[in-house]
Order: sequence, then structure tokens, then C-alpha cells
Amino acid sequence: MIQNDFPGKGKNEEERSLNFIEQIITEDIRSGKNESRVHTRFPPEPNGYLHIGHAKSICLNYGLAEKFNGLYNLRFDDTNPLTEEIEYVDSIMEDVRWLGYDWEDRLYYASDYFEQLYGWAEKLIGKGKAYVCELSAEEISAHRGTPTRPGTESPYRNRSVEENLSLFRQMRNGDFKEGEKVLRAKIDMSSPNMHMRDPVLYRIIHATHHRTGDKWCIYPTYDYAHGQSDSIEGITHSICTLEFEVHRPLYDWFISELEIFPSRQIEFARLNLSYTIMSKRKLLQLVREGHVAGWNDPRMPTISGLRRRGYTPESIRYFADRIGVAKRDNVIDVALLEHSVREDLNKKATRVMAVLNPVRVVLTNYPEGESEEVDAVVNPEMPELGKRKVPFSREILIERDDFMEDPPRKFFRLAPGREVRLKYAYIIKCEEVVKNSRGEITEIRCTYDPLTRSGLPDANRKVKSTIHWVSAPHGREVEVRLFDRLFLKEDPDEVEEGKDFKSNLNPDSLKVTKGYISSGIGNAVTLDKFQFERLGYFCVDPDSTPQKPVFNRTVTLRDAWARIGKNQ
RNA sequence: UGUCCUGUGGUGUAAUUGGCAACACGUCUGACUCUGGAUCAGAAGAGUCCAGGUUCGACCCCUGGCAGGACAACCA
Repeated sequence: MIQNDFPGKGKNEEERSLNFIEQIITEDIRSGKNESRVHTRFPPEPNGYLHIGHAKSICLNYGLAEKFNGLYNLRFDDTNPLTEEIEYVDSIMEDVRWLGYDWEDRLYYASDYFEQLYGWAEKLIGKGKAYVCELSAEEISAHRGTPTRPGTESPYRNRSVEENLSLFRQMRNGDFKEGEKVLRAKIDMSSPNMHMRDPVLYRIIHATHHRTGDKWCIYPTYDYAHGQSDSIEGITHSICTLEFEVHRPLYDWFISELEIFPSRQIEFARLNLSYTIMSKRKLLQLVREGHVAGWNDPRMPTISGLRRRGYTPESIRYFADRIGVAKRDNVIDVALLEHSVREDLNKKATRVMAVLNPVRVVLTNYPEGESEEVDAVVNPEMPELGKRKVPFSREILIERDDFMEDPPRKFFRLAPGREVRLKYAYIIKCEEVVKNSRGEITEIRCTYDPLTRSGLPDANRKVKSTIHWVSAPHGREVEVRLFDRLFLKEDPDEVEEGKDFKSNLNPDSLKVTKGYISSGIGNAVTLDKFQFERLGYFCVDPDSTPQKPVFNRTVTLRDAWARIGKNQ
């Protein structure tokens, strides 16, 4: 239902080739595997906010289920009470829902399965496939060897089933201190795959869990919990990122030893975005150290940040679709993300005229004290939305950038002796420039041609350009927040010796300024989107009040003139 | 000096699974335009990491290199 609601998707859907995961699923359906059922899941750990990389995963997992008429779950991977919080659970649900996905009644928590998982652990012990180990964390690590050197077996490895069972039950009972004992699988300490060297299944953590409270003091590790949770839920295709590829043999080992439903793990390459960091740890650091205003700071690549920035769910889903899915490491150009919002907002955003860096223009032949209203379209992409009225008068504000006293050849806008069209209004001609003692332009004096008012029969005289404007007495002052990329470098992690990613922070990533709006924002509420004509897309920030509107710049318009400037 | 994964225009993804490389973003032209936006038309840009091999024919298969990534939490 939400699949085909953005441009570029839909019409060619049939012809588009399948990505490698779709090919696997298509083949599984064809062969009748799992009764040709498709069931996926998105399994976030509630220890941080979701970011655009998670959006890729959500769109992938859920999009696949939709495409193949399957189901999808939301499951919190909450096996570590030390780092997980209910605040994150809530934000994650909000973000997934906002993206446009509905997991219906299929909301699960790994913690729901603790009892089952525990039972299976006893089963492994019974089979002689797991044992209680009393080595310290450091010792276990040392015994594990290195990727190039085999490990050595724990002295506790060959305890009897009975002893393991009673020890494990004591662990559950809380008879031991943290770190004193763990339950490990008994696999192969000389395996070339580190994850098969007797991985830890359970550790003792005397902490209150956000859902199970104090019921448990032993908690399953990721490896022991994740695959089995998939299995319990009947997940057919468990899609995760590349770093879990080496875990797959272990994932399969549990399925085989426990003889449970065989979910299949498939790995894809996580999203990397230029000029952006995606590490939860680093994002948390930016928040904690105050480099940004919070998880939902509009400069953050978090879903909540993008939402506040003015991104739409459709634009993010479109983006996720465009970037594709594969197994090789990739860095997507932020320009594609920006293209995605422009694409969507161009069709949706109400047009409004606003001047952010004003210079006063006086129309010397316009009667003093008078004003009128001109018609402006609400959105040229949707003519059916009709027109809006914009006040016009003798004194107006235009963008300082739209005037040059000594213009270069390719500058089409206002200059001494030159004419431009004031959008929706008249053609004006610059007659005189007024400066202060410092030589700064304080006022531009022009004449207007009354016969050229938009809509009039003789109004269509050719001029080099059309500029936006705001009637000075009618202009409404608003706060505007201009965002730029958070980092100066394409790869923020590329740093000199001894420095970290924060040294690449862009000091000018946020510029707060005043702007003047002509009309048309009405009673705009938080996150309402507008196009400030010729400037970019803006949305109402939650800080906004009716007395003091605040706008965030989502993204600028493509700007050919700016590109000319850059190339010179 | 182990195991696994990956290597296609600037970026990302394709190539119906052996028939001389397509699409998107970006870039650059031009048209149109009361947004230097949008739209439309077009262009440049890779011969598929390298070297062999199989084949009438290889991005695709084989061998050997090279390069990048992942793995040594009681994180996920």
C-alpha cells in the first residue's frame, strides 16, 4: 500500500532486476521452501536512536515482506540490560511507524523468550554441548587465541552434565557474582572461525531489565538469543549486516543442535553516507558532548533528526530504494539523499516568498502609502491548489544576492540600469543605488512599469530573470535556521594522528538568521513544509510559536548560478 | 601472515545467470520557463582489479595473484 507512492517506483517495478536477496527469496518461493512463506523482521537493540542506516534495513526487511506478500515483525533485541532503555524503545517505535510501516500485532522482545532460551540451554548442556566455565573474561579471551592462532581449551570444559546443570541452575538462582561464571557452548577451540571457539551463551548480570525487571540475573548473549528468536518467530529470511557474516556458522550450529525452525541468515552491506557518521557510539558522543542539540538535531542522520529537518517518510523510502542492496562496502553520496527530498517536496510543498538576506528597494513611481494584492500560485506542480494573495507596496525587500552593482556577464539579476521581473508582480528597473558612509548598499531605487503586472495583456515582456521579494511593511519576521553538512570531510573518520572525527566537525553547520515572509504560511504547524521560492525547502520547527515562527531549511534548491560561481 | 566476504563509469546498483555493459545520482550542453527550480532533449564518462586458462564467445566459469573489508566484548 505504501510501496508505490513515490516517483521512480511502481511503473517499472516489473522490469527492474532483482537484487541478490530478492533472487534468493524468489528461488525459495519457487522451490516451496517454508511453504513459500516469507517472514522478515527488524531487530533493533534499544540502546540508541535509529538513523538513516537503520532506515535502509527497515525498508529492506519490511519492503521485502510486502513485495512477496509476507509478514514482518518488530523485535527488540534486548538482551543487555546495562545499555538498554525504555526511552529508546519508544523512539524506535515512533520512527518505524513514521516511516510508514505497521507491524500490527507482531511486536516482540527477545526478553519474551528468556524462559525458552534458558530451556534450550539446559538441552545443550544435556547433550554435552555446553558447559559452565569459571575462567575470568580476561582468561577466556586469552584462551581464545587469535585469528591466526588456535585457542586452548578451558579447564572446565569437560565437567559432567550433572555438574554443569546444577551450576547453571545456581547461576540462574543468583548464587554467583557477576563475571564469576558463564555458560559456553562446547564447539571447537581450534576453529579458524573465532566465533566457534566455545562462545559465551550466558553471562551473569545483576541488573534490572527494562521489561523483565529483576526476574533474571543471567542474560543470553547476542549469538545465543538472536537466531533462536528468529526461529521462534518463524522468520524465514533473517537479514542483517555484513559484520555478522562470520557469525553465520554459529547461527546455523544452534539451529542444528537444537533442532528448531531453520531461519536463514542473509547479510548485506550497511549504508555509509558521505559527510556523515553512522556509528551509534559516535552519534551518542555528539549528543552527550553537546556538539548537537540532541538526537533529533536536524543535522543528525537520525530518523528523528531528518524528520525535524523536514524530510518526509516517502523521500527516505525512495532513497532506500534507489541505493540498492549488495554485499560490497559502499559510500552513498549525500547528494542522492538531498535529491530524494527535493524530488518529493517539489510536488508537495506550498510555495511562499521569503527574503533571508534583505536589501530595501523603493519603487519611486509607486504611489506612497498605497498597497495592493497580487496573485501567486500555491504550487505550480499542483495547479488545482489555486492561488494565494501576496501584498505588494512601494517598499519591498529583495535578496542582497539578487543585486550586483558591477555584475559579471552571466549574472542575470538586478543591476544598475537593468530590468527584472518581481515574481507575480511587476517588472522593475534599477535607477539608483544608495550607500552609507562605509560604502554598503542601503537602498536600491527603482521604477516599476504598471503595465507589466502579472496577468495583464502586455505583461509578457522578456526580462533576463525573475526574482522573489517581500513587501517591506507587510513582511513578517521569522527565525530561520540554515543547516549545512555536519562534517567538512567526505569521510569524517579521516583524521590526522591523535585527532578524532570531531576535528572534522563543520563549525558553520548551523546558521541562525532572520527572514521575512510575505504571506501564505497561515497557521502553519510543526513540520509543515514550504518552498521558499528560489531558496529551498523549509519546515516549521517544533520550537516555533505563533508569535515567533521558526523555520528549518531542509535543503536548498538546485542552484545553477551557485554552480557557475563554484566553477570559477 | 588464519578463515570468510567483496572488487563493474566520479558515486551507487544492473546485465534475465556465457552472447562485446544498462539505469539512477552527479557533471556538462541545449530547449522551455514569471523559481538560474521543475520539465524536456542530448553529451561526456567504465571495456568490468591484474595475469593466465576453458570457450566460437567471459563482467559472469577455472587457476594464481593483487587490493579492500570483517572476525580475537561475558556489545549487538
